[in-house]
Amino acid sequence: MKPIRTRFAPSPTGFLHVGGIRTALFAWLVARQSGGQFVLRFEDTDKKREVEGARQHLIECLRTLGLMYDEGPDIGGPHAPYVQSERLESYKRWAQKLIDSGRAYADPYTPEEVQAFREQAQKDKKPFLYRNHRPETPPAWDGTRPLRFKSDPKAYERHDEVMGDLKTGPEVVDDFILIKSDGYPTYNFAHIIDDTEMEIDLIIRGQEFLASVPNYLNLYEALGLIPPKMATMPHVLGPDGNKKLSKRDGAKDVLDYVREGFLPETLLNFIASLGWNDATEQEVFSVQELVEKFSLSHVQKSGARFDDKRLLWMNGSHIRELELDDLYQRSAGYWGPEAAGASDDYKKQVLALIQERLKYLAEIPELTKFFFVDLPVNGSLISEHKQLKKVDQGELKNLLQQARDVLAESDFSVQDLTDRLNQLLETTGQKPAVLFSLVRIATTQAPASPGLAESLALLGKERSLGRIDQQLAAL
RNA sequence: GGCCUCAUCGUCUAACGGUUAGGACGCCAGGUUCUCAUCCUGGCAAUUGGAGUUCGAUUCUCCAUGAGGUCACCA
Repeated sequence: MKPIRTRFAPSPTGFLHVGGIRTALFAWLVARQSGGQFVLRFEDTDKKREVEGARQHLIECLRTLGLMYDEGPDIGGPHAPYVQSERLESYKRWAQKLIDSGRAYADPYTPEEVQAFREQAQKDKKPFLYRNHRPETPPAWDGTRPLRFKSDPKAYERHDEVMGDLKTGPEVVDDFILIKSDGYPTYNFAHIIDDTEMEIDLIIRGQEFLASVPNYLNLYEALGLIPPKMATMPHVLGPDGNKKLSKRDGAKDVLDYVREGFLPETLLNFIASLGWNDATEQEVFSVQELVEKFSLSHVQKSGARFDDKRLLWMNGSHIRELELDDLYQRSAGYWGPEAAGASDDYKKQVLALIQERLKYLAEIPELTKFFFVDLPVNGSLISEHKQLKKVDQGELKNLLQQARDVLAESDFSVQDLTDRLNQLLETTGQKPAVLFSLVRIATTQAPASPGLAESLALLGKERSLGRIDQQLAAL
């Protein structure tokens, strides 16, 4: 496989959501898989839309997810700078070539005049084409007016790595703006220059650019350049499935998911599987497997909806596959205040017990609280228990007292606890659903907890017996 | 409105033109000596509609319908 250079070129206008990440992920996967490079570039040519802190956020996002780029604004590279606003000289140079060859001209109209053309076209129910108003003798370009591309409309047949073979007629090619009156280039112009100069082999981007590609092809021709390969990603849709995922519709910052304790590898797996699969029945992929197995040719052409439930399941799945030490390291920062004084060793053992029921790290506190503090007796746990509520209080007290006596003899190893509790089952003739539930509730005061013997062993003898006494007193 | 793209269970998806249309999430029902979870078993659930090509269409063609994108001095 030939090394492929790809890029992710966001504009710093806000946080990165799932759709944006997916574009970045696929570009990263292709680069990694082929032994090529992944380039980060900021497209900041619209100063009005720029959002403070967005650059840092984008970088943090990619780093957190492990989508490390080989060249970029903050780390440099052979084609620096990787920020469009710092590459104006380049755009000017290429623009001049177009002017010299008669393929670019100054736009003589005011914005209002252009707007009037546009509205007229709309009224006539026709698409707006600037070139229908192309001036015969445009003024010399002095930098105060927009510079437009003089297009050479023609039909195109092209191949898209995801969408397949595409055809368009000449009617979609128009004289678009290359350089705005503020001196900054448009995306349409700048990205072509940058991708050329940065030797990008494959452009992966969202569907919103699909309709503009014929314009780009026309410009490549005018510049005498060979266009790179292109892959167009379908949009990730919001939960309603009717529009592309956007911040307004509640699309979350990807870092918010990380903060809630979704693992980076889950996020990558999930986002990749939104529109891609390897044609087998495998659902859960490690990052390494994604790198090995990813293929643009298996990317779905239609948009995909974001399903939180599936994400939750997948995260649990990845969590279960983690080594305990690894999981423990990642759990730092998620423990509740009640765990503050606990030793690493103890917390690690707690974690081992809840690993298989953990869906995301932020739920660690509620799942583990009773391992660290004695909770007050909660009578409803018994009164609403479907087995225990049928047994009268005296009998419960009697049973719990017997359990206490038996446990007092135990060394509190898991094995010994299991043996003694089983024995008690026989001597009392009780069902596990009654006896074990009773002891479990007494010692945890929680609606749910890990296995009884394991929990007791970890809590220890003193604490367990103390809690039983507390429950006995309340009965 | 023009142009472009897309269309399989509720959701994510699989199926050289030949399968009882498969898997996963979720949901439901069971099982794994207690709860929750894990794990296992089973169940419900889909080819947008209509023509055509073919011995045979989820698959190829056309039309319709629906959805999305685009027609910016935004990317």
